[in-house]
Amino acid sequence: MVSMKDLAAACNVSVATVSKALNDQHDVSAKTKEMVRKKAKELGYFPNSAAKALKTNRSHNIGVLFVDEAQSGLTHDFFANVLDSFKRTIELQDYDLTLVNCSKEHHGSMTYLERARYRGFDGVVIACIDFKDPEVIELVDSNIPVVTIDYIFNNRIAVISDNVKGMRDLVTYVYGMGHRKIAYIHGNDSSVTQARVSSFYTTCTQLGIEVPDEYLKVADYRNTEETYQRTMELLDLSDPPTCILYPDDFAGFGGINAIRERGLRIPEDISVAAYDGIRIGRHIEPKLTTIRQDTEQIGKLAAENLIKLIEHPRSTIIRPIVVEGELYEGSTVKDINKVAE
Amino acid sequence: MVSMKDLAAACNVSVATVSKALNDQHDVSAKTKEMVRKKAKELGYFPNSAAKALKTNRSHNIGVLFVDEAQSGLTHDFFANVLDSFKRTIELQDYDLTLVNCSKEHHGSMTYLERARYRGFDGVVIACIDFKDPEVIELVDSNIPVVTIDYIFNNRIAVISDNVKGMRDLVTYVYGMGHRKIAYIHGNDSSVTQARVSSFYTTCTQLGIEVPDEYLKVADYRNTEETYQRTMELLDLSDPPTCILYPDDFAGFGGINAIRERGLRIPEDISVAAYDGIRIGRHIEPKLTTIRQDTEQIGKLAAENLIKLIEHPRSTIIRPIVVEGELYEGSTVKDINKVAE
DNA sequence: ATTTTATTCTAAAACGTTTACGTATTTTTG
DNA sequence: CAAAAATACGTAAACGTTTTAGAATAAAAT
Repeated sequence: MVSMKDLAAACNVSVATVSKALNDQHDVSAKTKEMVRKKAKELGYFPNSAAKALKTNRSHNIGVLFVDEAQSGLTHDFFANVLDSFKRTIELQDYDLTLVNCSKEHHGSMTYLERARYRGFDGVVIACIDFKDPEVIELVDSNIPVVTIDYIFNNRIAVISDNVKGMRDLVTYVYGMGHRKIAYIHGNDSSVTQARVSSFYTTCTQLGIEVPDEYLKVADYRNTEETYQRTMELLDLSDPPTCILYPDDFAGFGGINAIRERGLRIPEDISVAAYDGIRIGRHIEPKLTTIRQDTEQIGKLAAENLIKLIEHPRSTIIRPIVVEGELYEGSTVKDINKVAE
Repeated sequence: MVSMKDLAAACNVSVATVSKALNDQHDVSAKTKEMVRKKAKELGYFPNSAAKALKTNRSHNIGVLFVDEAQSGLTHDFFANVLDSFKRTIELQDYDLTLVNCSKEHHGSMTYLERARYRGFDGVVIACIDFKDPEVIELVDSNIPVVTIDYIFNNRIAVISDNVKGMRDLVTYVYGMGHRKIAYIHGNDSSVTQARVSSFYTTCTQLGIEVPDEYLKVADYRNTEETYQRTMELLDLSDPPTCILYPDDFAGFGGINAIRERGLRIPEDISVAAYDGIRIGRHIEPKLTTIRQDTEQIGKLAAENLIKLIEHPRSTIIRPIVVEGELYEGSTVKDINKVAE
């Protein structure tokens, strides 16, 4: 590996001059800069990020913290899409992305914060994780720039999907299609779930719909078996709903299976809708009615704000950034206005 | 940040002794080691990976190179699963994972090799990429430890899915179900496609099936529109197939849509099968018959072999490692033996 | 001609580690 | 008990950068 020292020797200048030439500092002549750069190319010089990081305390490396309850990790569709967008955005500014080692199984494992410090991340993005975890709190309360996805800490920038509006839009849409008996199988407790459930109730109330307790059920996110069971329970009610909302698209398919197993058709006999807008949902029949979360935008805004926070900490406003989702109509909600009651 | 210097001062020993104590070297007494470690905990000391990397030329950081033709990036199901397994495996050995910046859009972008050197990756795993790309070749021909996924370079360890056996199993299964008119919409040219297509032909020949040219079609991987079109073409044939194989599960759904749009039932009227075994395929109806690739094993073996290559370069055998897939029967291939011909 | 100012460069320290080598002390050995 | 060997620690250089402070030269101002 050719270092600045080699380069300096080849150019007959000092190492300092080489450094300044490559970093385009003002106190080195244009002529010298040109010469150093040419020689650098010639010798195949490339900087050493470790040395640079050591000296400057800036790694140009961003950490991603992601642990899923279901351990689905990178295969979590929502997260994968957000992360992909995040990555593309930071790469434009020459940052790299390192996945924070989350293993607690090996000897000498560190906390998230320790690991972030160890690696010298300039910033960390936290997503889809148990935000009550003491280690996460420790990281959030540290002085490392952090943005969180879909969870708000009052001292940190958060990029969150507008679950309140999303759920309102969804319920309003379903209502507009004539449904009055709407059940909601929601995910297990989390801030996202809370926002959606509360918005569900509020919207129903505003629309004058009464929601019997037995229409509210819980199922883990992305768990088709549970939604299958809960759906069966809903169908067994003496007064079953005409439309069922699911925690997410993936889990929704569990419900669809249950419904079909009962010999019911979607949407003719019963309507369903979900949340997320995963890609495959638009490619299989029936096309699932859902709220498509704008993962592209979420990732992009998270990236842009994290970088702003890193590079201009003082002028960056700490606040939640809300990204709206969009209703994807699909074909799983029937318009029952057209039918005589 | 508390450094070794601080720690040394607090312990009344030299920095060297601290370093050696923490690294469990032999030439420091048990008593001192104990004392240094205790003090380290007390002061909240943690090492600095940049300094360590600079000195030792080992970063304990592994790079992932992944560029998809379709730019699906991290959302590519097969890759996401492999990577997730890979990550879990290397984390057990205290490595971190950095996604190689693939952007070519910003100023001063480096080649993959340059970036790998810049970051000091101990090794790189390459997957799902255009392996003809000169930059990839440059990296593969470098002295950085590399393992490739699903592509064989003769100077590198490769972990590949057994596409030959997979396709043979699939065709044999379909044949066993009585099918003789089997069409194959295969992916666009790549070593994976080549292996599958050639295995498809070989198996058919061995089974005594003739495959008319019009039964072979091309569609991009994961492209439902294309498979939709190709499927329509197959259905329009004067002598249409009784079973259609698809490039991958995702693309398979495009075919399913086409078939259903024609008012045909799966598998009663026509059978379909695909390749990959993505998770959702087991959760939606009809359950797609497919070859489930063992992404868990592929990721794990790639990780284990890369680490072996990094840590014991001499004793590591450079060869392709083949991971077998497994037939997932699903319910999209009808047994037409039971029906009178 | 002298001082001031601007320009371009260099020397050297520093970042936080590791490690080869040296030295002092203790233990073993014949 | 002297010499050799083993043990435990310290010194200092090195890794590849950046950066501060200052030196040398040239240009401008007096």
